[in-house]
Amino acid sequence: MANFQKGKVDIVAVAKAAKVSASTVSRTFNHPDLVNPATRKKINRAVQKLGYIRNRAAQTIHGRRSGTIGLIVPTINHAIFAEVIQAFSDSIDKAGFSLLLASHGYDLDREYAMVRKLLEHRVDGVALVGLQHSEATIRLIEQQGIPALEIWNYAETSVLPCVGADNWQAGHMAAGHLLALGHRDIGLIFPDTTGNDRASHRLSAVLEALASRKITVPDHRKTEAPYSVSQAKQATLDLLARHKRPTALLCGNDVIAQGALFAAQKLGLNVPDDLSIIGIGDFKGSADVEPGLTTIRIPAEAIGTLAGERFTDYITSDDPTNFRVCCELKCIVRGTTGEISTPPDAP
Amino acid sequence: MANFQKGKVDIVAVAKAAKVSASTVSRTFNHPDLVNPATRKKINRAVQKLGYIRNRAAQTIHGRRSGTIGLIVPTINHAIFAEVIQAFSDSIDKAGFSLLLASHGYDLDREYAMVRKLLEHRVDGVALVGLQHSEATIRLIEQQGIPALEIWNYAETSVLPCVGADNWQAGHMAAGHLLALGHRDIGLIFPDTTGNDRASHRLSAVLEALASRKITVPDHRKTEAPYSVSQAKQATLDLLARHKRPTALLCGNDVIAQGALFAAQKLGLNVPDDLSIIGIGDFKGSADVEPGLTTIRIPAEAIGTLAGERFTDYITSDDPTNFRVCCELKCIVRGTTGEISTPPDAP
DNA sequence: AATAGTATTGCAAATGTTTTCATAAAATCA
DNA sequence: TGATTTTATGAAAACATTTGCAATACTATT
Repeated sequence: MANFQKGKVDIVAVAKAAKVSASTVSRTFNHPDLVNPATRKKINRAVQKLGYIRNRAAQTIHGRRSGTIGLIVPTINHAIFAEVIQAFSDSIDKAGFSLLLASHGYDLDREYAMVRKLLEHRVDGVALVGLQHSEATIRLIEQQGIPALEIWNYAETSVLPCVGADNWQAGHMAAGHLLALGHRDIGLIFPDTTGNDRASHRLSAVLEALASRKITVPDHRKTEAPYSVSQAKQATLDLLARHKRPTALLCGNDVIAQGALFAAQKLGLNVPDDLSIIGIGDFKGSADVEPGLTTIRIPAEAIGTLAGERFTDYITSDDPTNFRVCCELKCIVRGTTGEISTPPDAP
Repeated sequence: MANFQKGKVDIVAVAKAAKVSASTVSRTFNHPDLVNPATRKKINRAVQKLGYIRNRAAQTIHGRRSGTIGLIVPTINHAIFAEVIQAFSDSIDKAGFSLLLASHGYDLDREYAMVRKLLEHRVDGVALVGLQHSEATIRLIEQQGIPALEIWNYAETSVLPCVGADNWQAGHMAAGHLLALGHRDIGLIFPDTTGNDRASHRLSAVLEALASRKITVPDHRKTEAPYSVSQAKQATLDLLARHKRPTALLCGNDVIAQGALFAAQKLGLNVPDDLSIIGIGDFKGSADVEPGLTTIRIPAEAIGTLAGERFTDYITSDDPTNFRVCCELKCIVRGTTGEISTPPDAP
């Protein structure tokens, strides 16, 4: 009803309606303690009546914070990241920030472009997924002196603050679980590791763990599959068709592992008796497949939440101090892995 | 290297470095044709050297567009919406816009708060999921005169422009498919429909379709389950345990249907011979379960892409004209539905 | 009652752009 | 060559805020 003045409701319109100066209105928002409660009430009434909404763009240009944080992910459309995004979003929202979201499709040049784009919007900080970025990106961040965060991965040596899990350890744990069950003949299904440090850390850890038991994985036991259930299913069918099948499959993540499971079921194999399968991630749904998927849990929600909290603290702090948070992994044993029937190294 | 001047690189610094006026620099960005190519080159060199990045906040305050679009979804952490968000994000990115994302957890009051928050950032438009919003939200949008869009659902009567699918029709198609296969004893598993017009439209369409064949669904054939595979699985187990089981299950969406499928498998039922299951949505993964899930495909990606395109057009157009786009549904028959063995109305 | 604080408010400058208007230089035309 | 149009640039105002400083009014202290 009271929407005359449509486009023209700024702080001075409010001031006029409340019969005070613009400064006082501004103060009511930013330093309420400095203004008389009675005046404050008058102003709030005027704000209500006119339907005034603060203009953060105008504050931003004043050196004040913009109240936005940028998050750049490889892809949104993935259980893996959707969960982190949600948690991060909720977390920064609590601290009064809004989320500017962008994705780059695993292309580090596009990541650079996205950082630039977000900087144009004067985000108060930018969070990136993973530890691998183009040199230009890092240079840009340093040059602009903008708070930045690496999320999802953890490494002691990270160039920026980071909150995440140690993917090397994840790979190590997965391999360790299979080895402990007696498996020696293990197939590996991983995504392409270029520009994807998560996958590459996991894979090298697995190979290392196996090597330390003097196990080498021949090429016909390795295959590549993207993060897609159906494509992983197909890749698994190919792998299993090729040779005498391994006793276990170690998959780069749970999406691939699910594909592998469906492939095994299609071939009429009994999981885990004929074939053990382990994933990494513990995505939503991994607990629900039949049998439940054994996996290494990466606490996506915890990472997102923690990252949001620590990052907003960092941004709003007067003298920000660097930080690195390593989130705990856990081996979740469900139904897709079992002891090998006749361990090859039995006496 | 050339990063002296850190915080202080604005348009006039560039102007000084290039020995021109600030106006000329501004023009180089916004109306390049109005400035001499030689000067343009000088300016670009200065931009490079100083690492200047345009300040969109400053443009925004000038009445220029902010270059951001707000998207408010019930939840990010869901195959359902992740796909739309991704497509929408990509689509508006192509038109030069950035995405401000917020979620409200199916709480319409929080949705209102989010719209307000985005308006503070002076988004150029705001897109909402669904057709059901609080009155305050609609009033706010109208009062502020901000371009708005309803996404995901379609209805001829929508108060705002919309791009989406007709959920009533989706429910109708799902019921139609089961009826065509001869099913008459059908169990329903739907989420809570309050504040969720998608679910409620689907459900009422199903009931209507059944009623038109003189079929009523008794209460013990209906159950509620949230959008979670594991909880749906549990709910299905309960439903199937209670009475003689129905010949088919119609689920509010694919997540629920997957839970139902796992439950059936756990009970040792043969799907589709003992029990047919149909979902709605056709999410990623629905094709991959064993057997593949029969479902009504809602083209999430197409909706997101189309919505992005139409909305940015709308926003950048001089005289925007309202629009409504209805995306096609399709019944995807896979392995979880089959003809009933002895149709009850057989001669 | 005079003084010293303190609480409250307004004025005006500053923020980083864009755009209108004016001006100067160059190009075109007669 | 002079008049006229076109092209290129700069000066300054405008945008919606915040904030330092100054002014005023009020309160407490002696």
